[in-house]
Amino acid sequence: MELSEIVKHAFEDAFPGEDFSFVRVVPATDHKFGDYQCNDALKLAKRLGRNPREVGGAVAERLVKCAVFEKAEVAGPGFLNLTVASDWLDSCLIGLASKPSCGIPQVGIGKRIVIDYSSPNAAKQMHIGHIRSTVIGCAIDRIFRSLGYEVIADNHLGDWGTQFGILIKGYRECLTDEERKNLTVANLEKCYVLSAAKAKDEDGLWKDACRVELVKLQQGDSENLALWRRFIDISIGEFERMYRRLGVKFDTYRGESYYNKMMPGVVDKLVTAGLAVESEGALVVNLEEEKLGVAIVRKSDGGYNYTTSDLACVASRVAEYAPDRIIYVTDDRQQLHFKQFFYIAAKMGCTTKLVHVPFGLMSYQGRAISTREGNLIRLEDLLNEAVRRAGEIVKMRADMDDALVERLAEQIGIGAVKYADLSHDPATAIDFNWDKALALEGNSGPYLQYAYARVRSLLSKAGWQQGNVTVADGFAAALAEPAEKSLALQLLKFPGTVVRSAELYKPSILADYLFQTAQYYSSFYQNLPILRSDEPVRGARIRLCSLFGEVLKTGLALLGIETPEHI
RNA sequence: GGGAUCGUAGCUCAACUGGACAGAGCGACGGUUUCCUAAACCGUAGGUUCCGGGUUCGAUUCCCGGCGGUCCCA
Repeated sequence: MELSEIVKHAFEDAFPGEDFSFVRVVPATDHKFGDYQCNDALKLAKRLGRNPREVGGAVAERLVKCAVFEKAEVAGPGFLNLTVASDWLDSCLIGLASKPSCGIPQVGIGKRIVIDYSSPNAAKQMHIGHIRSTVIGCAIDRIFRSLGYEVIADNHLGDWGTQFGILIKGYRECLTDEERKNLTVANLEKCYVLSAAKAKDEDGLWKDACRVELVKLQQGDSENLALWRRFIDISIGEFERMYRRLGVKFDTYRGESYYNKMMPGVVDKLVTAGLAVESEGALVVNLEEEKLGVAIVRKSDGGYNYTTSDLACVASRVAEYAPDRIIYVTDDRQQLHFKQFFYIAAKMGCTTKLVHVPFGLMSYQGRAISTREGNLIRLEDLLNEAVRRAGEIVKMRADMDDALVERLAEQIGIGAVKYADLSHDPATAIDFNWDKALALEGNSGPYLQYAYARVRSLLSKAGWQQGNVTVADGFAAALAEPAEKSLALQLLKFPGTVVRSAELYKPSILADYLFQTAQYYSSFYQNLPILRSDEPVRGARIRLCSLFGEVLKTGLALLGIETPEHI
């Protein structure tokens, strides 16, 4: 039985007739207080108008009689400090070790989630500003899958709009034959910049020509459509190269263009429902009463806005997948937009839970990242530099053949970049900094990978292989020292941490937990003998190491960070 | 002008949704390798949690009012 349940029963026994759904047991904030604590006697005392220490005392009295607790006492104003019996702890650890995926509860079985993330603009190279949506989205994706949810990862590419008129015109007139033949995203970007610059010319001829190309494309002109298709394919090809390096995989690439033909229908429905009204030639949904301003659904020139396209997108996803939830991972500038469109979607009868996970925009040198600011760092350059730096250190440490060095450097460098982002709460804005993004020491990806490699090395020296020693032999002999007991208690928190991380859409909670866990392990490893200790302590400590390794590997996999067996 | 969001050690960030003495990393200072991988470990220094009120046994957390940064809308 869960600890919270046991304590809840004690409350019920001591104070019959009250509601105790609020009672919960949490890990002790400090090990000197015991293993776990419960602060809810204070809440109950307030409700009953009684002395909190007396209330706590009545509960503690019942808890000490229970075999689970070695100690249960009231401290301070009325905290319940709980120390669990080592038998009980041992059985929890055995339970954790014998469950698949380190005991992550399968709460999502039978539920489906669509998650929309990364979503770069086609015909542009990915840059460091794309890391956050991609990496945070990927982690949330993996976390929900681990909980048993069926997840559809969709990349909502920016693949439609005025830029394609500029691109098509530029493609025809700003590129050499050679460039047209070996078309790359870099070339597309270049031709866009040249063409856009010409469109700003005063006579406006170029600009008009771009518009003509755009209209032809929108009307389905086969030549322009084929060009557009080619631009998109080349873009996706290049994005996928990045995604492969980052360990990101999408189930679908449905860009804005996919929903294009559904827009008029959406607008019709909004008008029929009486939500959208004419205003200065445009069609708008007035949300002033909800303090959400005004959402334009069709501009005065007849073009559609994101609100319309996102409404079409929701309708399409609901019809196709009937998901329980749709999660959008975008930067926090779009918060108003999401509030508007969620509100309208609900008004239109959408009952699917829509969630926006906003993250702080990444800046560089204190300014927003953009071509105009001239502070754009290509994602590929960042990854290459990360791998280069990791490679230098790998080479210094050991004699390995080049292929192995290269592979390790890739795993470590990319791990560093991903962890640097994931270890922050998504809500915080990040100002990009080479040294921080590529940190290899302290609270960093490589610290965790290193801890994993060390535990694997130790286990292999111990002759440990999966399944050759039964976990039923237990951990009881490895709970006496504070350093090992702390690690054991920390490992038991893993399933709950994954759940909380998912509930709050914050991979940072998991990242933080894994770092703390690795710190407990490093301290344990450094200060207590493992292989050199005597049985039965030796076996129990080895089992504890193995459990740590499994938790770390599982957790890092949820963050999309690889765990090399040897560094 | 309206709204969102953030403000915590020199720097970068945590703090399990209101709990005990606010914790980590980096940086600084000092210590630990004939010993299971030193990308590590151990220790020291560093705080009026932006300011002022309020709610309560208890506030970094919740409420109100300022100040400052960033962003969105008009």
